[in-house]
Amino acid sequence: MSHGAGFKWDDGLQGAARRIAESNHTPMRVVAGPGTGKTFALMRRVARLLQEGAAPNRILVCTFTRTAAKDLEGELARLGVGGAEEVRAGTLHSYCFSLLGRAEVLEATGRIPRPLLSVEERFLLEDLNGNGFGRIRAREDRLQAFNAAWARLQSETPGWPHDPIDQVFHRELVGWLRFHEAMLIAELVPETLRYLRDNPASPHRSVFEHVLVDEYQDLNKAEQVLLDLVAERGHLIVAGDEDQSIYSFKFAHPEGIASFDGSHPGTHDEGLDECRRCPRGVVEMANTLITNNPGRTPRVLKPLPGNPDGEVFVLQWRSVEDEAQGIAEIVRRRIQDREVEPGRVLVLAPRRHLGYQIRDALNALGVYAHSFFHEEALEGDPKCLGESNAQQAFTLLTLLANPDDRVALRCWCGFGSDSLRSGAWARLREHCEGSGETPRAALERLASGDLSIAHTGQLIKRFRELQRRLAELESVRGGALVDALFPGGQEWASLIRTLASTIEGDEFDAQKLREALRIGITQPELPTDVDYVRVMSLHKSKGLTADLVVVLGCIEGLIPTTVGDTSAERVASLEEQRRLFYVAITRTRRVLILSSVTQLPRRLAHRMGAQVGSGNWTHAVTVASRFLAELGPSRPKAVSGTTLVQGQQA
DNA sequence: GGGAGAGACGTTTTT
DNA sequence: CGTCTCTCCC
Repeated sequence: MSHGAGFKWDDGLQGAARRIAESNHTPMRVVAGPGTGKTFALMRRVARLLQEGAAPNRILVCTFTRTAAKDLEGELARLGVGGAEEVRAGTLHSYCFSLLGRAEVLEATGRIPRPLLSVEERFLLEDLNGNGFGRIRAREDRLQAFNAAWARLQSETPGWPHDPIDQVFHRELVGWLRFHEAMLIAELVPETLRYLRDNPASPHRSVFEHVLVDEYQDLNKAEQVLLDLVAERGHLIVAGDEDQSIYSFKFAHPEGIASFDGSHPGTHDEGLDECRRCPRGVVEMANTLITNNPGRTPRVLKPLPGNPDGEVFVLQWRSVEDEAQGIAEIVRRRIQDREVEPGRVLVLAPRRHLGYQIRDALNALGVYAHSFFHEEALEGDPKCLGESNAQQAFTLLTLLANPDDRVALRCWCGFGSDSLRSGAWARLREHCEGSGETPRAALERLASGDLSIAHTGQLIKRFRELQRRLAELESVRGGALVDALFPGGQEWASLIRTLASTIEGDEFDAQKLREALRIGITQPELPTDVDYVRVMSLHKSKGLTADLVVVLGCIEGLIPTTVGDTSAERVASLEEQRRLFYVAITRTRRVLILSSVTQLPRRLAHRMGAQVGSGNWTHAVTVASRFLAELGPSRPKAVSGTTLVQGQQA
């Protein structure tokens, strides 16, 4: 798909897209609705810069999610313009990660950008006991509050944190992270920001001449301020859409795009409002839906005049099973009749239970479907030795790759104990901090009897086992290493084995295996070019396009799910859910199916958080999602899915 | 370090 | 209603 040699950046480009690509105004803001070609316009701008001779490595193109980043990379490659492959493109976090890993930065910050896996975070929280920090749940909340404060830059106000217990917690938290030579993901951006601020002469502050930011509404305050700093001596262009802001749980600051002109004097504005992707009917419904969000900047998405009306169905089923069977049958027929390709079908589910049902129903009908929920390859309880097999094997692999990895050492020593041996580990840590010895060296001396610390018997036992297993695996490589750590035929190992099977070559070492697995586990791929039906959450669909989109579970409590302790929080949560639904329905090019069930087993309804009305003892009647009504008069009437399938219309 | 019983809580999403 | 978490006890 790359352009021929004669390609020029403005070929076939007109209107706002052309102005976005050709303008050199800075700062610049592009407000663009779903499917309006904003990534396309940004990439044409990169093409222009390159064709005008800009240094590719001084152009930064970044976004928040990896799906979007991958999309950007793909578009860049398709430009076929010289130098495109040298343009710096990726997520903001990957930029921070590489900056913080540079030798001179490591030296200045004293922090090592070794991120904690969620399993490892459990050990951190277990170690932060006492001092009135509360139970594990309370400590999780406390940690989350720190994440929020970092994201919102509240951490920069003098005297922060205010609460005396939080002050101690913060000190203990940072102390733990420093000792274990690790970092929380939430620290990546604030640490980078702090480094750049503290080092005004650093070359990294003036490295970029052009900074292009996509999905700006998904960034939090700290990320937005970091970008200002990175672009301080260059051109900054941000693109986004406040109506597609769906990441408040990670403290996204969607007001940032609406108030960008206020915080960035002299902002030049451009807008893209013609939805090239969606059918006209869907555009109309999306517009009506989103006007229910008060306080948004009023804007109307325009349909592309040549686009079809589209097919929209609102279907109701009597049970989750009926829904799964029925939707699977509809999808199967459409595929069989060659109306749609499997890879162009997206099924979006607000709860994974619903997603799994439909995935299984599709597979049972011979339609290959794959689900993409946040699946933990490292599931299990670290307190039960038998349940934490995958975690332990991965920890062992980490130590094989780097025997000095302090977090992995900490975890290895704690597995299988109710307290994760936090008391014993604290004694060891105290010794290390007093003597300057590394935990590994101290454990080696403890194991050989050279050193003795009270109440560390279990720790030493675990460490001896580690030494034995590391010795066994020392020279094992490739497939044999995978087999030794993650044996075939074991259920707990199967997901990891699948990941390992994608590694190229067969002589890879522990480092390579660990890195591939780490990425596979923490950053699962969301493929765009596939030949099977994809089943996923509404969030994950952002940035994707399909010919047939099914949204399951359109009932109150699921869509929308409202949370919050105060009424203001619940209102904000409802508005975000509306944006999430807006994102979901604007994924389609042709067909949209909105599906719901009229009753649920009480237990399931309760587990999923569905709002229930009357019913009988075992089954409760559900309430149709308010968003269905908010789609306005052009929305077709709800019909019985079963009748539709039997009448073979859909 | 493991087991019994009481009490809390329930979802989704990212780096 | 079932699962997780915490406390208490041995």
